[in-house]
This record gives sequence, C-alpha cells and structure tokens, in this order.
Amino acid sequence: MRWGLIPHWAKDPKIGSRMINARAETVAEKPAFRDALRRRRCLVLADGFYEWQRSGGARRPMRIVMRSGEPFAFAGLWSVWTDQQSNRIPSCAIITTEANDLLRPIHYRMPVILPRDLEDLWLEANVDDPGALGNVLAPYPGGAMGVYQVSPLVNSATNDGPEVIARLA
DNA sequence: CCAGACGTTGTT
DNA sequence: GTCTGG
DNA sequence: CCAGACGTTGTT
DNA sequence: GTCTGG
Repeated sequence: MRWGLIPHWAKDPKIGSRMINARAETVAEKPAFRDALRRRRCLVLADGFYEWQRSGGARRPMRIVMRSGEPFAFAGLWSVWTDQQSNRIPSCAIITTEANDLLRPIHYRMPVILPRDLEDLWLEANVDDPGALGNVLAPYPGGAMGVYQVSPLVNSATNDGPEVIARLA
C-alpha cells in the first residue's frame, strides 16, 4: 500500500502525501479520514518507529521498540483510489495521539499502538459508532517500551538497511 | 450560489 | 463527497 | 518526520 | 519558502 491516504474523492492522488497521519482527537470528523475510520480500519505492522529529539539546534533520531522485541500494530486506515484509467491505488495512514511517559521527553506525539487484545475490536466491521473506538486510540503504556539513539542515516528514507536500526554507541 | 479545502508536524 | 467561507 | 526539488525545450 | 516523495 502507498503510505499517505488518498480519499476516494480526490482529483489528484498527490493529496495523499499530506495524509500520512491522522490525529486521534479529530479523525472522526475530518473529511479526509472519517469514512475510513467507520469502514476501512487496518493494522500497520512494525517492530519499531522513529522520533526526533530536539536538543538545542540538533535533532537526534531515536528508535522506539517493545522491550519484548515483539512486533506490534499501529492503528491504521486505508482507502482505494481509482484513476481515470480505472487503476486502483490502495493507500493507508496511521493515527497519532499524545505521547506516553517514555516518549514525552523526546516528542509530544506518538503513533497509536494497539494492545493485542484490542486488535480484533479495531478490525471489527460492525463497529458503527466511532465514539466506541475513541477509547481504543490511547497512548500505549511506556513501561512496555524501550528507546535508543540511532544514526542520522535514518534521516534519508533511501537508507533502508540494518544500519538505520543499530543502537548508537 | 460557487470555489476551495479536505492534514500533521514543528517552528515562529 | 461534503463542508466552510466568501 | 527529513531530503530534495523547485523548469522547459528540444534532442537522443 | 513551500511542496512532494520516501
């Protein structure tokens, strides 16, 4: 899937480049996301993510993982956009919320990570009241997570090797 | 009515 | 497609 | 988030 | 400076 949700009504798919994150606080109302919240929820799997910590002028990339080392699921939304030649382009976005205790010193927002026991609820097609999903979109407990500094090589999305997850000495 | 936006982040 | 602003 | 582009014409 | 792409 393309990262950056392209709403079905988009005239130009480039709009997706701006629809990378949806705020949990407003996702139910925003025209670009609300239909997807009701009917097209998904899990975006990961074993870590990055946040940049500001200190002075410098920006330090940090990697956040589960202490267990296990992979986990972000709360995601998806869409399919159809162009004039009937090509179907699938796309997705993840939802963000306020930072937990672990993340707060680094950055004030973080992705919504779903606890295992809520993954099924998130995917349920018959949850029609988006308000019922509101409680699900909470910061994941920081105690289960860990953070370490990584190389600025991760700043360029073209670097996609093991060097971008290596712990900085 | 029509036109234009439709988003988050961080920075000022 | 739907809402907001002019 | 950060990096990288930001433009058109004509020629190969 | 602002937008697009990754």
